[in-house]
Amino acid sequence: HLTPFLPPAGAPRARKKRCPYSKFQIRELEREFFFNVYISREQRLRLARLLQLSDRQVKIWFQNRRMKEKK
Amino acid sequence: AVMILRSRFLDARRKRRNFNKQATEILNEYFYSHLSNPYPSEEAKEELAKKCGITVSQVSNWFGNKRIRYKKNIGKFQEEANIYAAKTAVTATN
DNA sequence: GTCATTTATCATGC
DNA sequence: GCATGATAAATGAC
Repeated sequence: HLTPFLPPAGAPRARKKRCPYSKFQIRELEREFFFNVYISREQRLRLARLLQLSDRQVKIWFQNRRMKEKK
Repeated sequence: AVMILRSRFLDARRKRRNFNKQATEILNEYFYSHLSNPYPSEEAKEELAKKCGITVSQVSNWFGNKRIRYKKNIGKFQEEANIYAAKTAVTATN
C-alpha cells in the first residue's frame, strides 16, 4: 500500500533536539508566568540570561504554557 | 557535578489507561483507511471521540502517536496494516 | 499572537 | 521488557 506523509522534498534542516528543562528553570518560568501570562521583551531577555536559555526558548515556553492553561 | 533533577510532581493527568479493544479498532480502521492522509478533521475527531467513548484530545493524542510511530517503523505495522486494509473497503473521500 | 503538529520523554500497563 | 497514552520542547501555518 501507500505510505503517508509526503516527503519534505527539499533539505530538511535538523530540528533542535527536545531537551527537558531543569527543575530550577521550570520554577523560575512558572514564577514569572504567575505574575505575567504575557512576558515583556525586557523580562524575557533577563530570564533567558538567568536560566541559560535563548530568548526564543523563553518565548516559546510562554506560548506553550498559555496553551496548557486554557485546557 | 550539576545534576539535572527532573523528578516529576504528581501529575494526575498522566495516569494512563489503555483504551478498550473496540475503541482501538475504530481508530485503526480510520487510520489505515486514510493512510495517505491520516489527519482527521475536527468534525471527524469529534465523531471518532463519540464512537470510541473518549475525548477529542485523546483522539488527537492517539493519531499523533500513531503517525510518528508508524512512520518511524513501517515494517512493524505492516501486518496490522494488512489486517485493516482487508477489513475495510476504502471509501476515502476527503 | 493562537494552535495543530512533530518529536522525544515520561509514566504506566501488562 | 516493550506497548501505549499523556505531556513537554520545538516547529510552522496563519
